Amino acid sequence: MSKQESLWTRSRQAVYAEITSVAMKLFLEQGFEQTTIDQIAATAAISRRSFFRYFGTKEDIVLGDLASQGILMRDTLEAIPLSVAPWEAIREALRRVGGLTQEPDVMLKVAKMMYETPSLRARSIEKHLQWQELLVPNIRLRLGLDADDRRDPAADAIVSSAIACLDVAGQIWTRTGGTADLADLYDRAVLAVRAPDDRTA
Amino acid sequence: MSKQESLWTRSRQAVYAEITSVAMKLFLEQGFEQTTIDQIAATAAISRRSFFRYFGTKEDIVLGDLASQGILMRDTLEAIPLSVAPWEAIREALRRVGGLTQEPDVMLKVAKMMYETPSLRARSIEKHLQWQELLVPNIRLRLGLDADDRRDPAADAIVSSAIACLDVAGQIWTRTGGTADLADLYDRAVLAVRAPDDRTA
DNA sequence: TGCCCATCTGGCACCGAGTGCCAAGCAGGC
DNA sequence: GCCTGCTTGGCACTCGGTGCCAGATGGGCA
Repeated sequence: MSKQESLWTRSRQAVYAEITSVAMKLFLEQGFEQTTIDQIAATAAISRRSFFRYFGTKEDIVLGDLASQGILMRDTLEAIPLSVAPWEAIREALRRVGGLTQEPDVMLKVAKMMYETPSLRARSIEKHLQWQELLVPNIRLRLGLDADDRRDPAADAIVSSAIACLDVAGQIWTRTGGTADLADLYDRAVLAVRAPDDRTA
Repeated sequence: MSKQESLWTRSRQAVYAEITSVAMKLFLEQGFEQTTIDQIAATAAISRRSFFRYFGTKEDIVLGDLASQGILMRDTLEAIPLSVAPWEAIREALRRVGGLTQEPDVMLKVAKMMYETPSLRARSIEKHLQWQELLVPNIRLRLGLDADDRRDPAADAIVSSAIACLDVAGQIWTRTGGTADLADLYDRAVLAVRAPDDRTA
């Protein structure tokens, strides 16, 4: 059962890769919205119907990683001792997962596309919101709350803000044409948010 | 020109109100996604085509206010002296605009719908992101930056986090069935985000 | 009163995303 | 070689949204 499984699992993964590769190429060439699913399916030599058996939506081709990365973030976060404070723990989890890494090549173009295409941006936010549900329980514990205390806004606020900072960092990163350092931008974002309301910046 | 304008402007606004009223009723009865535009148009006694002349998308019926509220927030924020620190200024602008007000009746059901309907949630976030562009320039000034310094993440991060806090507050508010105080939830959210990483909570 | 113009409206055809259904193909197990 | 289960493709359909055109409406003006 396990050998055979890995057989068509492998072929399935090959199809995934093929679709993704083909689609990404088309997206970067003609833009996301200008590329139809029929076109992707035709180029990948599968039927339109089969495409939807691999990807639920067109956006999932670009944002597929985000869902799994959320799980990864949760697991990583849970591996960090509860004695570590929330912001620090999130920052460390991001570092370990590699959410602060960037390879200027293709990534910049993809990022630009994500920030400029409304439907894509919306979906990416949506996926990030799912991170919230995944990470909040652990942050509650770090705040000394019950893991399922759904009436205290503290943990949700911290996670949500952290994700907002990550998003902003990515945004600025694309604005600078990928020249800035993503991790640094994130740190500066968090710093700005959490700095006391005194003079200077 | 001005008197006549107000004439068909009034009738136009009447149609707006009619559509909104009819649609909202249908949404609350059968859910957002279960209500088709044909149904709304038929109930409002207009053609499907005309509907789209009043609302660009189905979501706009529910979220129409958010766009104009963004403008209002910007204007309000700009009326607050630059000597007021960012977070404080945003908080004050929210208070003045009434973004922290809640009327438990219909509002709770609408809010629940918004948080439970993916497409609606996505669009609402999208609209909130437009707030960011509107509010950031003013916040930059409060930080001593140029109003169009697009390379510093600080202002974007603060605005984005504030909106995240507002969103979280609304979320918890609906979770509590509208019993909690929205302004209080927002304040607690901000407090949690900005509290120093000391031991305990 | 009658004409002119601008605007709003409805209806039609069309597109693209996404779903349900069913029949054909292609495994592997017995 | 047959049965079984999963995958595939194709078809028809729904729904949101757009472009286009023809007709109604109504106000301004001679």
